[in-house]
Amino acid sequence: MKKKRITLKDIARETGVHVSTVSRALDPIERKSITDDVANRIQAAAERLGYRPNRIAAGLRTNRTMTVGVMIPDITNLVFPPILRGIESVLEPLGYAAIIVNTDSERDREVRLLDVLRDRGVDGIIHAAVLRSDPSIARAAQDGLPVVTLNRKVEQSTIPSVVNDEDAGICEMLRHLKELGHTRIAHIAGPQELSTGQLRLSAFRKAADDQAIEVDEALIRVATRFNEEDGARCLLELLDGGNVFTAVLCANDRLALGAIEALRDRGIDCPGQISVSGFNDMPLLDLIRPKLTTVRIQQYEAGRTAAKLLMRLVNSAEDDAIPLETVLPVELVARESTAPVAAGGPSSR
Amino acid sequence: MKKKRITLKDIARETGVHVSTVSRALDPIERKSITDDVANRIQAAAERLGYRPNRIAAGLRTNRTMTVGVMIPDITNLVFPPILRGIESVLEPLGYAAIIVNTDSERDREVRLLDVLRDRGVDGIIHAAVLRSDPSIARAAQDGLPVVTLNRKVEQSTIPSVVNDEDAGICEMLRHLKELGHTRIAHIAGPQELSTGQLRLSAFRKAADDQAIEVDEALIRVATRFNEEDGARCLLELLDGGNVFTAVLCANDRLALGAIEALRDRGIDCPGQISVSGFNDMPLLDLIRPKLTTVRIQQYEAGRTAAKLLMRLVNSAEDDAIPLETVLPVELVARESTAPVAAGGPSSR
DNA sequence: TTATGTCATGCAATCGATTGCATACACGGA
DNA sequence: TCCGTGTATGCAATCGATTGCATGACATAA
Repeated sequence: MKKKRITLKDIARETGVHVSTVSRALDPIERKSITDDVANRIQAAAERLGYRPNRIAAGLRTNRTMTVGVMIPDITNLVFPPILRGIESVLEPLGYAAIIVNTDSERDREVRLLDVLRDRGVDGIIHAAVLRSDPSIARAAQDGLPVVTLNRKVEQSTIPSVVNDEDAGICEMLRHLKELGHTRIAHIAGPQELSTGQLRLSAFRKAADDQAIEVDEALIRVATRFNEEDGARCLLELLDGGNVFTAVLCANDRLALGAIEALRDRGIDCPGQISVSGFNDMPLLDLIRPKLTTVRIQQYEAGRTAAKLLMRLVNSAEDDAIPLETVLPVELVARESTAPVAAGGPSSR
Repeated sequence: MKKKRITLKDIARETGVHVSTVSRALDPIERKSITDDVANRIQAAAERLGYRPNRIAAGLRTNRTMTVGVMIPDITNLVFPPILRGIESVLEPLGYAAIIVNTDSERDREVRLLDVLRDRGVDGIIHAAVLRSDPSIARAAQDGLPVVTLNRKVEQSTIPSVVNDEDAGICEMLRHLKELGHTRIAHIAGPQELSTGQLRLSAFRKAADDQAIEVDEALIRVATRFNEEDGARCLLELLDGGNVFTAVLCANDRLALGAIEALRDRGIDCPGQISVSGFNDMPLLDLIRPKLTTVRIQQYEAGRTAAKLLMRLVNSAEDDAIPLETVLPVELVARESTAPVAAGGPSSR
């Protein structure tokens, strides 16, 4: 039942030429070194027989698989699907396919999955997992495997990276809150072992400093995970700590959504009494009330950019200067969850 | 700079044996045919040199790539990431990796991407794209490529499929609404060129019939896409058509969310005046008010089941009887968007 | 001691495409 | 007619691992 695969040899037999001639006739670049007549006959035979090149065999010889690896923490995290579509939008037209693996941000999984990719001979890797410092990926890059990182830099390496301008996003959000009259601004930070968590917290500190906003350490809570539960927990801790604040800048949307839920449970109005802001502008956000003020990150574009960079690395001439860092702009999206500070000004609760 | 890859030949030279001996020593099954002493020396050398098998070369010889293809319509659709994690949870421990492609439900893309997968010599395909009837995937299966479909069956084929019990879900939801006193129940159906859209509409008709609920064709609107805009549009058409109804059973959650938004815009209370139900139980649903009553589908489990089936196909003994259809149970999740019909009973608007 | 059997290991073909080099043929000029 | 040049095509090695078969060593039994 199993239909036999058509190979170059079959076409060679059919057209009475040598396999190498067939190989050349079917290669758009080499084709010109073959008589048109012969090349056409070969082409016709290939189509008639339904020839499909065996990339495995070609890959063994050429050391190119036309496949790249993509490492992300978790595909169920809403930010990643658009990134993947962005990557695919670049790779697919060029004939590349992607093997996607989820690291769950675990070091040993990451190491193991990196081997999974290397064993399959991927031509390059886009690494969007957010563990800080990572010797294995750096080693892979040193071994000559093209690597691009997304949303995080590997310290002291020459691995090109694509990052969103998170600093600017935090800064703009802080300015937005300040302009609404807020002065007592809390921050629910993300996990500090993730680079986004760490980055946004330090950006918050720096932006506050720049804008002469006092940073009360009591108003900073660090979440252990980027989810609603932890956002709610942190907000309740802020409230129960007897702190005075009129706005909460959260390190991502899910923390913000959890915070808003916690406020609702306590009967505190958002944005009437307390403003809340998020980060990422994840999908479906405009279905949730109040609509969340957040910072939009160009996920799709980031994926595209990373993929284009990788393609340049993979096919690079020696003299092609690859930018080491590409920063993509972000955009503040003011919706309903932030509002001018209430008339009476901040009061203790 | 580029470090040379370690091959069997390197280990053979190092240990003074033939490559075939090395190959056998490193194969857990063949290992027993080798003297322990030699096998250990080889093992040690392999580890010392950091040997990693070249799956490309092995694949050429054995025609196994330890890679499978996964075809889905669109990874940014929330139902698919959990399915992929389910698939991965089965494949990864067995040493398989997945190449994921998005078809966007377009026939020519689907055909092209199928070739992308076949060219890379995938050992099998999990097909979760929902176009009805599809000659190319059937042909692939006939050529001997193991294929499993998810959430849709290819007509008149022997391709094993995994489906969720959508009929039962629709039926239960209808019973739920009936028990709340609703008799005039509208249906916002999904696109009829997608199998889920079609399936759920016919399930609705059948369930209504079984439960002696009158089906008013004027109360059935067919959306052209599974999104909020179309849900809203369909609901407004229902309202503006001067129809009388107290509940809307929607073919998926996004249509339902759009419908609820449209109701809100019109100042109609949900569930006070009109109940709305969804389908799928997508993530983040409990953040949206009113919390949507819906049917929970086991996405992760469906992915696992499909992957397990595929693994059986790939490694099947001839006499292994593969179930042609696996139906997974669904679960009604009653939340806040459905309520008893208002006291006065249905009234025209 | 020889025959027989067993088991470990080596040999070489194979998978399918690519590619540097060799060869053969055509054509033009002297 | 002969040589030179160019170009179309063939030849064969190669990529790295797998595997059927051959071989050789050693042991046991006759």
